[in-house]
Amino acid sequence: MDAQQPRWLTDEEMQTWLALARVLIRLPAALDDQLQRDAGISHFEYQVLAMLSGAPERTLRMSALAVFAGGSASRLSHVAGRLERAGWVRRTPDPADGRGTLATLTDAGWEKIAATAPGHVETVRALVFDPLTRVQQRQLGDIGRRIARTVDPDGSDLDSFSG
Amino acid sequence: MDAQQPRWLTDEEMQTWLALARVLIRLPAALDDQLQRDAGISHFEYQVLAMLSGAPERTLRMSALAVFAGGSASRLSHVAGRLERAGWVRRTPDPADGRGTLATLTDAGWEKIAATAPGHVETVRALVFDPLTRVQQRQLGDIGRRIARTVDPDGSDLDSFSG
DNA sequence: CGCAAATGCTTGACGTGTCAAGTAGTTTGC
DNA sequence: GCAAACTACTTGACACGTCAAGCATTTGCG
Repeated sequence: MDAQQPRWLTDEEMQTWLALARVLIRLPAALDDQLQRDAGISHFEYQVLAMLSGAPERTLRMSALAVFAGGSASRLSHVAGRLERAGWVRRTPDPADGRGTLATLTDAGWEKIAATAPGHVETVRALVFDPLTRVQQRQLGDIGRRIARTVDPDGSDLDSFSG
Repeated sequence: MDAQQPRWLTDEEMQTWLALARVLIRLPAALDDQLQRDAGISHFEYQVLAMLSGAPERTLRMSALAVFAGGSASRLSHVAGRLERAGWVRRTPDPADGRGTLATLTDAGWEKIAATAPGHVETVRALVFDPLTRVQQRQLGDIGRRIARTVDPDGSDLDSFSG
């Protein structure tokens, strides 16, 4: 916090960091824009629907869903309210534990995610994989895993598919 | 948008994308947390102060500052209001063009950024560079530039240093 | 010149996330 | 078998970003 530490960034590191920072800002924004434009939902809402679509009975407890979708319980609660109003999700008390709430994907919700996923995956491919050589794609996998492990050590692999 | 397109993701691509998605969510959050904890400012506010600190006369027009800091004019206007209230920035009409506004870093603002930057750079180093080999750091630079160029084609290199 | 269009910035309403509290149900320990 | 502690979720106030006006100034052009 004070004075010059012995580890500033070299020119090359700075160039790398600037490029990465741009990706960190623009890529999520671009993905959100695509979803908003084509489906009228946020990336987090997409994740919620996607996680439910891949779960047994298309149903998950709110607490589990929050972890898989990568958000807080509060955030999920707000979003679930909207998704329920839209008719894509239904919430019912967990019969096995009265405290819990089960979120279930409705048929309309399933159609929504089925209609939305291909376009979203296509966007991911176009923005992330297409600009890279096959070798770089593999390098990015290793690099991403290393940074992810550092930044979020106990981040259970967030699960299954999604896009 | 409809039906199965011919380009889904392979298993390896999916693993790569999951790792990258985790980085995309967690790394900005971690950097924001560090700044909030150690300096009580957001990453965007940091960028604003950093850009001003590197500008001639520690002064930039609001419109230019918005581009360099990577935000909209409106967002910058709100933030500049807060930074001005904190005593770190001063706004004055541009004498050369009555429409314009010049933002200047005050002495207090300079001290703020000088005290904050080393810790922030250290965090970037710890989270991004330390987990990678030297070779991977160079690979990441190339990969980042390619994706950045794709996702934000006319993104003038956002400028100078920052952390 | 003079007025319409363009530019630069600010403002306010709105949506969404966070944080802190609140409610309901369940487990623990005596 | 009951009270205290804990767990699961919801709610409401607040902060911040966006979007659509709005205002002031400048530029373009007949």
